[in-house]
Amino acid sequence: MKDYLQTQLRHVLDDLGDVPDDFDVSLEAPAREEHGDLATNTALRLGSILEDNPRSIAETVAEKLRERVDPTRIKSVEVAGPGFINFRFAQDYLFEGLADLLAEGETFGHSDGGAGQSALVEYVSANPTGPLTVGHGRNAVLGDTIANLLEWTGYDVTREYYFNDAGRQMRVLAQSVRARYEAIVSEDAATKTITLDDDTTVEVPASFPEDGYLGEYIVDIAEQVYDEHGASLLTTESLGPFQEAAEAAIFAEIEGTLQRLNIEMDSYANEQELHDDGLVQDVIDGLTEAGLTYEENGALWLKTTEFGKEQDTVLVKQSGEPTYRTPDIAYHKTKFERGFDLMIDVFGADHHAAYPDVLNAIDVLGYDKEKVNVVLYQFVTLVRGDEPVKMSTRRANYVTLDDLIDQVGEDVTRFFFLMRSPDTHLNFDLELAQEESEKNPVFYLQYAHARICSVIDKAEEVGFSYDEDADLSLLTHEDEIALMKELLRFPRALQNAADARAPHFVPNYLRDVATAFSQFYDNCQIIGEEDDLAIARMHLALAAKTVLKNGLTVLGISAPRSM
RNA sequence: GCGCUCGUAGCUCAGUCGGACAGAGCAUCGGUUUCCGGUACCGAAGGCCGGGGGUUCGAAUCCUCCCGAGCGCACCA
Repeated sequence: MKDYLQTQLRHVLDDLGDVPDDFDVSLEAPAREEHGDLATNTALRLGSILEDNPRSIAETVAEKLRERVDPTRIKSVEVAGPGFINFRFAQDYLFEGLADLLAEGETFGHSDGGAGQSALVEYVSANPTGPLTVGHGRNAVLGDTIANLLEWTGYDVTREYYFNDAGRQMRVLAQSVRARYEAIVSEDAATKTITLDDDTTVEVPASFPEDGYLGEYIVDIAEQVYDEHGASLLTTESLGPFQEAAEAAIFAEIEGTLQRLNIEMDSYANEQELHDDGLVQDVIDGLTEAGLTYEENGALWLKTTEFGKEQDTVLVKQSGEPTYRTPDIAYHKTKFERGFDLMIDVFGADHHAAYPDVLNAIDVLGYDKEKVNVVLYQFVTLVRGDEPVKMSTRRANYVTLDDLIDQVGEDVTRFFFLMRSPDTHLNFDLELAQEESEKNPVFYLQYAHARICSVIDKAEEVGFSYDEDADLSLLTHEDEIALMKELLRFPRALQNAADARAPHFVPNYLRDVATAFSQFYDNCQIIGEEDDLAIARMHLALAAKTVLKNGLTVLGISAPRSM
């Protein structure tokens, strides 16, 4: 409908003459009911261009539009206020839309803006050094939902998890496991005391690395290693078996956590392969050929000052080991070489200083960095009552994503992370989430869905059934009209959310749907009305159920038949 | 010091391309049930959109300065 009006409007403006060809014809849904179903500010904006009174331009344009427009689609074209042109839909248009919605069923909401294009969404990407934290949860759920949204708008989507398994972090992890293992093998081994950031101290084996991982899970992994190998690893120098055991155990746990949230990756990419395949070296060579590197103090630097940064950045350390940035660039290069049309990275706010380097390097290496889209989200602050909860992967006292899911459930976890803009800091009060989870908006949506299921079941019990020839034109009550309009906005809502990479549009929209349904439900009976009307209303209820179900599906949240 | 994000009702937050009187949930107060799920619905109250200046017919939205919060500014990831 929007497209249709845009086209008609464009034709009228062409006839008018003097309107620049690149003039952007925009239509929007007005905030207020009395301003119609769609409105355009065209005349207002033409006022200064044509040096004429906006109001009289609007009158002229509206007059011409009335002659052009199909009356079975548009009921009225009116000029209002300082020069807005307001459109009102013909009711037949709504009835046709409703019939289409019902016919489409569980695919209603799909659009084809991304058809024929492939997208790679990279998310989670936590290094396997410990269980996923609440912060990772926001990343995971955002990325997964953006991937869903892109699928619904026609993209062929690949979900990918990238991790660094070649650097210092994993080495420290392996050393931590080894130290615990050694303590298991020889029970009277020496210990030492480590002082943490918050001045508390902890007793660890003497060989434990200074910045080692203190979580209990490290001890568990060490015990597994011991069960498998006995004391035989004590004599080997290699950290390999310890790193492998740790990586496997931790990854298994991470995958389990993701599965609980309905998240399944299509592929995993890791840093080690980039080294093995020589791709990291290729990047270093490429950047050097471009004249953007130099050596100093035994390290290789990237001239990030040429991109407007205050200082240059190290690509390869004195030790000969690349910083994480270098394989990151190589990784992004592989994304381009796999031919994706769109690449989305989901990062926490702490990465915002680093990714421009990657994009600039990609640009220098001859790729179109505009195809990479970074979604940055602000941190999750976890509080328990008034007590802030620390989230350090090192320390043992952080709350894991699994803990959170245990406490509030999968649906609430996903919904909570999705209902707010990625740009805002998320205050997650565990106490509140547990005690008052009944008040969480997700229950409002699920309740509306369950209620519809129940109503439809009841209608079927008394003999009504789905009939594609149902006379939908009987739906003329204001709450029926309002609900239909709300439901038909669904594909557009998904498209907007996908385009803006803004999953939170969807929960907001679904709340409006649930409210519109509840109002309809309150004022329009089904059972007890005359058959034709009852059947028409049953179809409208079914349509509302479809939209709620599809919307919740996009969010990765269940739509229960009963609660 | 520099950069990024944010500042909207008592609280948590929406506000899509700059549009018409600034929106929702929670909390507070009041009302609604002979009827399909009351975990619902309706209403009231609550605002200098952090502050100043600017652009515009029109600014919560864009520009600029200031104030405040979070996060960065590593040969850690």
